[in-house]
Amino acid sequence: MRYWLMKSEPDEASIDHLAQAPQHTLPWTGVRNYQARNFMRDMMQVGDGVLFYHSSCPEPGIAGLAEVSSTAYPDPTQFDKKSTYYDAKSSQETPRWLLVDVVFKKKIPLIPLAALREHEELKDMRVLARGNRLSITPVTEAEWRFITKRLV
DNA sequence: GCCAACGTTGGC
DNA sequence: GCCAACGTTGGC
Repeated sequence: MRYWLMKSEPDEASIDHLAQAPQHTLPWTGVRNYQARNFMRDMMQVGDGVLFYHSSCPEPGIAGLAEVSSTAYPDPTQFDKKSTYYDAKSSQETPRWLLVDVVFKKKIPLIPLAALREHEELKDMRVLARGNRLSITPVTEAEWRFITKRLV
């Protein structure tokens, strides 16, 4: 059992989109970074906790709680020529990009990025590290507990 | 729109 | 294998 922070641009997939999706579930399409892919492929298990983070928007921050609900499987958008996530270098036989399904748990009052930075307990969070651009980062159990018990 | 930081590409 | 150039992310 692990914990993760997963970034999504709310224009594309917000916490509300997740809540309203069929089975309250969305496939986490579009990851095109090897480190993030490897987290999904090698580390994620069904039931892992997810902090759903809104990025590249007026109010970046944690917008809800979710859960990993599948193991990794090929991201279909890499094969779709019409998709912005299409990857000509990938093939059905050896898919380059994987994803997991994520299921909605709870919408929360937004915890802004600036608020996360105020807490000593969270100072080592990967997502807060200088220059971090990874769209999926591990969250420690202590960080998860602090956020879900104290900030939600 | 700016720009720091980082990942990827490709020439050598 | 190095590394400069380029592209992308994402907060501000």
